[in-house]
Amino acid sequence: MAAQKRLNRDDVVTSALAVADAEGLDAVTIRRVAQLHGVTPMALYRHFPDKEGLLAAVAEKLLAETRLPEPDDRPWHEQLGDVLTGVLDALRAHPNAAGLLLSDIMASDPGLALVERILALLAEGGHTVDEAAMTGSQVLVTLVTMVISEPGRALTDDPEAHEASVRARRARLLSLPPSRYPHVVAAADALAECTSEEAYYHRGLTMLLSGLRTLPTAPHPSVHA
Amino acid sequence: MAAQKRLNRDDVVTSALAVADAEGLDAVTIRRVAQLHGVTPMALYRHFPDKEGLLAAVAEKLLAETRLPEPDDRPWHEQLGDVLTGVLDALRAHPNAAGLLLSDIMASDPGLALVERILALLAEGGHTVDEAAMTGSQVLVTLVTMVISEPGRALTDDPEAHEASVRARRARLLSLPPSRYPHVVAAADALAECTSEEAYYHRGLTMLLSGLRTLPTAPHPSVHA
DNA sequence: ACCTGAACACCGTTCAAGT
DNA sequence: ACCTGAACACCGTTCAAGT
Repeated sequence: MAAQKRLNRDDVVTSALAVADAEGLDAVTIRRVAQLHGVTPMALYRHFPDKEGLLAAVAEKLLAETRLPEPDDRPWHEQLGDVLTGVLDALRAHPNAAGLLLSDIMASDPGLALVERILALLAEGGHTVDEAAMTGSQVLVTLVTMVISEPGRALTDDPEAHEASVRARRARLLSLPPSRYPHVVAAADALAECTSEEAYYHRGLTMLLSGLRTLPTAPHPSVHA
Repeated sequence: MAAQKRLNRDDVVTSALAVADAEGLDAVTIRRVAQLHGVTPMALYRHFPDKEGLLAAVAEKLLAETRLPEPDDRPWHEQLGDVLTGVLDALRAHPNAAGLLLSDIMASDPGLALVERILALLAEGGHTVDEAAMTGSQVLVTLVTMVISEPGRALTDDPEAHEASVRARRARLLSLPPSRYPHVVAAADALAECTSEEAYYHRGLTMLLSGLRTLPTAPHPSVHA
């Protein structure tokens, strides 16, 4: 990563993301990233207006890694399910950085493309323009929060530290008075850590999609004429 | 706020929340809050272990302001709707601080009470313990993200600055190539700002609740024996 | 065009000291 | 018990200068 002739913008973004993955977003500092490239902090300002710009670039890179399936002839909600699964996979690869997408998804090109795609599918589902706008933004941030608030998700690279924090959380929940928090105590295991990631994300997506389908919409004309 | 004999913990939390409301979470610094109380930064460390502790107290205050309706005999999803509406109202009063609840809702007492209530209602709805744990945490963070990513929500107290940013966002969306982003351009108004908060939140809640109701669950015995 | 070096205005937090 | 004061190790960012 170090000892390059010229500082490469994409490399900088990559190592910023790597730092976030390993130690969390707070560990991503201009000075730290500069050091990783053997360069003065100010050198980064050739490529980014400020720290916010660097983080925005990280967010864009995250979305850019999303593999969006091609449109086909299946019902809109099935296609939407595949699109959201693709986004979810990209986010799950970088849970510490996923929160960056809560700021302004449409600030980047891939973000705009994603929103466009979702709005198009919602329109097929019979949503008006305004309905799709409100709902589309909610759908995306819901994916983000599914990832960043996955029960007991690891905040660092260190598996031992992660295990320890899961145990601590579980012990704390189990030490609560069962008379006051019966359901919390009973669910301590599942609240302290994600017992099944597959079940968690499948359930979250199912809930989201079925919520979307049962949302009242104007009756829509057949799109596939 | 200033010129008190003894530094009051609750007053400190209140002014931290006030700063967040007015200028955003980044403006909340130990030094700034201390100054508001005419006191040295270090004086705050009598009441909070560190800055994280102060922010956790702000998060707790937010939840503590929630008015939870008493349990009654209506179906679980109607009661849940009222609970979530109550939480949503509390969050909407402090959108800049709402994001604090993404960290660890169950760290505070009111957070635990809220989760307990939701788990109880989901159990009534036929969810197993593990299902309720997964779904309950998602429900809460969904409320948070509905608030913090409300389209075009104000980030500062200043209404002029807010108007300006809405116009800028709208103009940017309208300047996009309609051939590439037809739906985004068509929805520019609704994407740049929330045309109707009532519709936005009503729709979000409806989607969430109907998603919950259609989630597959084991058939449940009648609870009201 | 690209990077450096020194400086500035901020942070959170420590430690020892005051009353 | 409660607060101060000075200091430390960090930040992001400015500006002027180097090549």
